[in-house]
Amino acid sequence: MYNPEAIEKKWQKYWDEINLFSIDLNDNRDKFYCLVMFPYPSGTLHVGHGRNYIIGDALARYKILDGYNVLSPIGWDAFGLPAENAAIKNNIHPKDWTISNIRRMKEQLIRWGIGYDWDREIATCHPGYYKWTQWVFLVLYRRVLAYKKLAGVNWCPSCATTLANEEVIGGSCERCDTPVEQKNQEQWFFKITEYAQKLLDDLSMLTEWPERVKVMQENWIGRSEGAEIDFKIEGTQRLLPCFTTRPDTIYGVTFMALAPEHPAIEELIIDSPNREEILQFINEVRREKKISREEAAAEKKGIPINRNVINPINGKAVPLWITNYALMEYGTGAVMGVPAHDQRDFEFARKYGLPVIPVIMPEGADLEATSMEAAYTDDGIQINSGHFNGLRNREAMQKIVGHMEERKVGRHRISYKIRDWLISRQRYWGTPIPIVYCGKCGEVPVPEADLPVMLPEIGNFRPKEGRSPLAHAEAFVNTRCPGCGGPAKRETDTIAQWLCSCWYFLRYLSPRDTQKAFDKSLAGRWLPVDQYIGGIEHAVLHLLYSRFIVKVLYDEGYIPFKEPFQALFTQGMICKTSSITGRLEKMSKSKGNVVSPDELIGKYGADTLRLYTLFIGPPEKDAEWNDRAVEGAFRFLNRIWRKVIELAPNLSGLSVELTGQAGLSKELKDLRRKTHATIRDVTRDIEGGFHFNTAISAIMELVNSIYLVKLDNEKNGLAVMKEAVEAAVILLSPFAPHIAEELWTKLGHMPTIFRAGWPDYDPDVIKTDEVLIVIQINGKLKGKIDVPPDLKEEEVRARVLALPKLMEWTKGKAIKKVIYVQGRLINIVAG
RNA sequence: GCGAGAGUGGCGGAAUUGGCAGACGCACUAGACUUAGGAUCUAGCGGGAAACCGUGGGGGUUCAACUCCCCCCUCUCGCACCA
Repeated sequence: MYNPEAIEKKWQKYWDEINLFSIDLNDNRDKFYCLVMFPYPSGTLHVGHGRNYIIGDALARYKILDGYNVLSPIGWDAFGLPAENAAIKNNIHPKDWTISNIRRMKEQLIRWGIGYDWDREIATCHPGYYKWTQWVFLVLYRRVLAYKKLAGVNWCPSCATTLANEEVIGGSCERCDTPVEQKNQEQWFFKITEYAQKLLDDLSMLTEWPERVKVMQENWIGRSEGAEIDFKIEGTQRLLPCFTTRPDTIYGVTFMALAPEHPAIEELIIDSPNREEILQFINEVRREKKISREEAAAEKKGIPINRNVINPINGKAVPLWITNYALMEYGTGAVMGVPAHDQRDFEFARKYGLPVIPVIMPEGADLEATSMEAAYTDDGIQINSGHFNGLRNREAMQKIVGHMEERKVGRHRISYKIRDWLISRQRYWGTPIPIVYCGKCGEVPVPEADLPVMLPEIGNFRPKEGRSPLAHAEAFVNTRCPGCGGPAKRETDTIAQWLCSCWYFLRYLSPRDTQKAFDKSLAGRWLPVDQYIGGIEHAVLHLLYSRFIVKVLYDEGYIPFKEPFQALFTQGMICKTSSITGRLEKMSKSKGNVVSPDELIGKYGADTLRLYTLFIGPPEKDAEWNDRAVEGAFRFLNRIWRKVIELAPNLSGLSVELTGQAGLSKELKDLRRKTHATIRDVTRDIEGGFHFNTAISAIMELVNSIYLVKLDNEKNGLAVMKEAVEAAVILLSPFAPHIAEELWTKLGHMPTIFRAGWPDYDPDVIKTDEVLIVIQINGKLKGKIDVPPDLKEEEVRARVLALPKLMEWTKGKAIKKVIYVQGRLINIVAG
């Protein structure tokens, strides 16, 4: 009787005792760094979370079996808001909340049979860890990649903190979905923009990353190439630079559009007769933007401000407008309006009766300004463009920019959408920013020797008036200047938790090192991570930030690699119909659709949970949890259990060498063939893209085949059976390790199965002595025959054409053509 | 609008990349074993009486198309007035 509860505890304890996952980094076998995104200790894990760890564990165990020295570490992304919010709500310390969650979740992981090197466990909220997060901050500070500035920033009123642009999803807070407000505040930034081009270029190194993650990062970086062109405000010396990707259309400029937030506006309208009207328009646009970005985007609106700008290429004056579609966040906040060749400008110009001047003609067609119904945005030949007329626009583009560069009125420019990364948070539960402010020395970094700047114990975690709770901790705030020794005040904001996870994969290599953040030579040997596994939700956030920090560390000479993660796998979400929304939703407490792993394990065991999670579907795709199908996984484990227990007395201790297929009955040959083909298929499925679902179905097929063989006690039969059963058990072991380990010992082996080696298959055994040839008439399946695999084409043709049924199939039609595909199929074309 | 991915039985999903569509599992049906079956084993299970028809729809290439090409529809995700 298969009793998972009894065996699972036993083997978990055993693996721990033999240090199956505790490794020596200096072992000279091939290394494999298998990393799952470490969890935020939010309470308990549900089966949806489990997918990540189960995939990672299956892979780690497979690699261990295959002889690699596998590093599979785990830790806790333990700083962050939920702890603090829970602390405020329940009146406990965020640290206590976090630690008790870690304890619970660790128990869960162990109960699932997930193997980690627990000696390397880290928690980012531990001073021994965040000391080095502060060190990373100081590395950036030293390179002037960390700086403080007053800026308009995203503010989440519910989280009571500022957010990075990457944390704002569709205008709302990534964490709590509250609409984000704009606020002017002094904040710390990391100059990720300085690495925009490198981050973009090196995406091409990431050949083992999902395309969509790379595309998302590419979009986010948002590079566009063009020119910055200086328009002069008529009657002044003041320049109004604008960015365009289409300098070839500069002769078609008929107006200039300014973002309502453009800093030049105030001065420009100071003595404007319709100043009030303009201010009203600006306020209106701002209000609309606040309500809904999309709605604000629906209709183009603008107001002229009775000023002109001079087009530097031809000296022509065009009117200046404030519009709702020019964005301050992109380019320079000023847009040259070319209605003939930009659809937005076109709509705007038609609405307000502004002129349309075509300057690029499609080849073999004609553009008529008055009759155009849409902008022409494709390539063509320059017209109305002074001495650039007649050139292809792509060529003219280069020449026009060159011409402007010579005359210093414009220049080639690359614009990026990505902004600098706002990293300061006005909350308590995070890494203190290691900076002090001195009346004499100004902003001073805390010297490395003085790290860590300890997060103080405080009584009240509630943030007040947009300031960190640390601002009220006098003993923390008041300090001495590391420079002059005079009185100074500490920075009271903390660092966004994202920074903690930007370098944790380095820390696993030397987690208790008190001298340095990480060991350069170990990092050089063990990184990049061979396989990183995690959720798609980190496509831009964690994965972009980590790439950035690694590049900085590389440039500083701390590490010899430019990219942290060689291969990335993003697993799909596990969903279930929510009783609250009535729809299929990602499992979450708030949707009331979580399945508790503890209950399931109590009923079926961890192996069933693991097997089902891997069998549920292609791991990169979302999947719907199905309680019924879980029983199927349990049934299968029972099935293999019963068969092995039944056979074990006859198989254990048996030693018969099988060489080739000679002397075996057809039934036994078939089973041997199946055994070896299954080894091949399972190996291929794991290696070739984590197809655990098909790997498991292949094992199920093998077990089905085992069931069909009727065994007498003939030696060969036992030997073939032993080979089949042992293969099934080993192949199953990465997925359902406890039952596999137990059955392995029942088959007379010493534990552990994970040192038994991944089986090889013999291609000769897989070869069949008969191949099935499909017979088609005009491409339609009509029949099948078995032939020897090496039978010559003419002979196969002859046999097929001699079939009595052929007449019936062809219905007396003449045979025009016969196509033979070696060992597969014969198609007779008749008509 | 741009980009990425997807659409196959009642359901989840397979198909070595152009060569038997529906592996494996769930659900369902029948038989066996049983005092019993919601356990287990065995078998069946796309539609159709059959010829045949069937992989979102329509064209095409090919001896042969889930797979390749063109057009269209639907869904998911990401970006989006990005100048």
